[in-house]
Amino acid sequence: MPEGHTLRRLADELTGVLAGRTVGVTSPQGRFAAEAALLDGTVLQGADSTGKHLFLEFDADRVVHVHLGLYGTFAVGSGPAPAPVGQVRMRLVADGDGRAPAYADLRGATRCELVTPAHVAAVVDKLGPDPLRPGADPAPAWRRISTSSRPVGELLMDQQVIAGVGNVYRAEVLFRHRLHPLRPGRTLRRGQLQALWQDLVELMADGVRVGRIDTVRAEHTPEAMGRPPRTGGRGGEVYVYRRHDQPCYVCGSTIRTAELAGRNTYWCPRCQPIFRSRAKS
DNA sequence: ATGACATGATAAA
DNA sequence: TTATCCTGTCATA
Repeated sequence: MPEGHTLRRLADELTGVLAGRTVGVTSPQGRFAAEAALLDGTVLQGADSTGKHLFLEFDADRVVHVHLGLYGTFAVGSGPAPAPVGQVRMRLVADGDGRAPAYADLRGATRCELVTPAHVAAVVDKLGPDPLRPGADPAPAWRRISTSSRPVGELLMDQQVIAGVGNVYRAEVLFRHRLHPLRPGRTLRRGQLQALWQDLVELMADGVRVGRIDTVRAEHTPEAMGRPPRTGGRGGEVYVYRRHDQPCYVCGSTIRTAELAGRNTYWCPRCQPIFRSRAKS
């Protein structure tokens, strides 16, 4: 479930529970064993994230660069660590230092490697602005989008354009701004881009707080509309993401889906017309 | 039980 | 463009 908000949340959680503590580092699965041995017994200074990248900062300029990919998980728990479940690539344990025992298990990550601060800088440098970073400057994103013929739905998935946006935020933010995913980037007006960015800043910050992606406005919540919640489980309230063949909450049209940038995207054909309205004066 | 699919990205073809 | 990583959830049986 990893878009940018998930990593930001994880970084905060890991910092809160493990920062400043001597941690035991192991790799029950074995694929991170050599690196784990090097880090074992050293102090975790803190964790940080940019886009979908997570960085665990240890003493002596050692950083673990983690990317969860599509189905990686990093489970943080309190109390003594349980017997490993599944393929635990990296396990962090803090115990016996007077504070509450805590552990964290990394599973299924697409990337987990020991790197240098210089490497971190290089990774971050390649990313576009992250709406979750305070003070992030959207200007580079605007430059790239406004000069590109690529579809805006594709540009939003490009981490070099904007970092941290994934398939849910892409579909949802385009719906909220009535933009068809196939609209070429260069057809957007500057004001539209500014509004899109500002919306991402608020939407994703909300995602960090709540721990899930909710994008429907007050008037379209299940309570407001008298409809059942989407899952009942976890999976926030959304307008179009994975709602193909179902009626749009705003206009009732049937939500459509198509592949874009290697992933399925979703949109409402009436709320998000492909052609710019040409109406008026 | 079993299988499809997924909030991602990269390497190979 | 396709395969892969190899977890977790949900639908179907």
